[in-house]
Amino acid sequence: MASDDLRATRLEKADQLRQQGLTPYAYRWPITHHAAQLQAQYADLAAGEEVAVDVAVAGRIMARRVFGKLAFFTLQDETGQIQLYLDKKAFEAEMPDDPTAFDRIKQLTDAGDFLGAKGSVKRTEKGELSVYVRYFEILTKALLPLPDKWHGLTDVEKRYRQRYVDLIVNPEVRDTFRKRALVTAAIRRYLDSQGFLEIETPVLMSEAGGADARPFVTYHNSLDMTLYLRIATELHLKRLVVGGFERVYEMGRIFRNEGISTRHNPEFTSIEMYQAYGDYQDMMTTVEELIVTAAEAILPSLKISYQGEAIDLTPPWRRITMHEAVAEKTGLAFSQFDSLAAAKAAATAAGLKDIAGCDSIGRLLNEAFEQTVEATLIQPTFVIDYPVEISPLAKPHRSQPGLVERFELFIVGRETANGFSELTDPIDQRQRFEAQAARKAAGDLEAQGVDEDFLTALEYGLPPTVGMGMGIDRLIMLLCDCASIRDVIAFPLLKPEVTTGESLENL
RNA sequence: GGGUCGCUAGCUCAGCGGUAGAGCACUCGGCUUUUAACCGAUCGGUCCUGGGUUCGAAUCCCAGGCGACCCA
Repeated sequence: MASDDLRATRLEKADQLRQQGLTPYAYRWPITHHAAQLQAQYADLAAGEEVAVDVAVAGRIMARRVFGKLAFFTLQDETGQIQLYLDKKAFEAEMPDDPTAFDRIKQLTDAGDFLGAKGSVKRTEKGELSVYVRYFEILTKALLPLPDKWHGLTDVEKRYRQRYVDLIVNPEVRDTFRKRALVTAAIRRYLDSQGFLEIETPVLMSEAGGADARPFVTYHNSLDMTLYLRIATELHLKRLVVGGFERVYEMGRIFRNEGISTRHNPEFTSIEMYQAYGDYQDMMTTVEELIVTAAEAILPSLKISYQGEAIDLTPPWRRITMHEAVAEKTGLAFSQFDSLAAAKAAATAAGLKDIAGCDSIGRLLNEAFEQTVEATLIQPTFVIDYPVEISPLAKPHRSQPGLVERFELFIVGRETANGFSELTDPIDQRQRFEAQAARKAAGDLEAQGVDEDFLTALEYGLPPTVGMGMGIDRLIMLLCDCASIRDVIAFPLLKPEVTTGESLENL
């Protein structure tokens, strides 16, 4: 039967309800119990036993097993499922002024409808805990059918495009988003307990900054100006530290105009945090505590599995300098090179590819790191002390010329967090901005211009500060063992699917 | 950006050059202990789109759309 016919049948049923003086779209149905509560409370009830209590439940009908004068419905609410035991004789006794009650629930309900039911609790002779229904109301008539009750919805594209259907029929999807909420709540609780204040900063900016990324461009009509969606929260949060807030953070949406993959969605959630009077060594410890707190919110152990790989999140985590890590894999001691040409020759001899574009030893070191080390860092590892060329906002290393006090955390070969002792010297910061601006002028679409107001803020004085940023979506992927970022984003970005002429007219 | 795979009924899938199929769902009939309920009978199609080859295309070819995965 075509979907229009299925829909027409259900519209007809809704009309029949109206003809009986009932609404197919009810207003309220107070419940006394959720499914999981009943399952827990009556876990020990023996088969065939009934408890003379009055309970009220509500949920979506997921399955109907209808006999002549008896029916079993599977009702699903947010917590789980409970069976409804529907007995014609019970309705005749309990709803005597409504003689069509049993016929109504048998004839006019479908899988997908929302139903409210009241009755006692009974475990059937076959052992299924049930609500023995004495009264019910159809709360919302669904017009579209649910996917196959056995196979469910497996088409990946449909699951993303119609996440509401995915959520109805795939419990593990509901579970992922429940866990995501638990993790973000635990992170906020932890930071709040450490004296951090969450302050929201602008999404719309006249100049994007704080990261290397292409921004989205938008437009303000009455101001007649181009605006950019933020690519980081960094520069505003540091302004707040200038203003006197010693510990601030923001967990929020960031927008980067880049490709889409299993690890990239154009809008994603980041957390950035800044702590005055601390340095990057302090922050690494905080990151360990933060991620352990997040993991403990949803997992029984810090020994976890990601896509079949065993990961141990028990701190402390290994800390290794970028120079050491690269030397370990390539045998190259980058600090020994006194010219870029010599470094490139050695790198090529060591088998590195596509290094022609590297215009400094620091960038070459980073390239060597990405090619040889990054993917091998499976267990949590802090890589520290980065080249200044790729770290325009980080403070120079207190003892290593050419390096900055920066760390990146890698887990399963992926960058998970990035932090550094913040650059607080406004003159140095201006020079680094100008170097970035020169790259932008030369055509680097990911480079950003000079943020004059941020420099002014620095001239008023930023105390010694450490900052850290982390991608929340990727953290959830790790903790929930999800292979794709789309599995942890409720409504991932997809291209519109409609292409036929008729449908385009309706857009 | 490149490669591989996929798109057929509401859902899950088969069919791979000769009249478009199955299971579930839906509709009708039967049924008071089912849980993928069962038994019987119906109903249901832009085979992603557009070209091409062919007597004949869901099937072969070309182009495009959307998606998945891998690589950069």
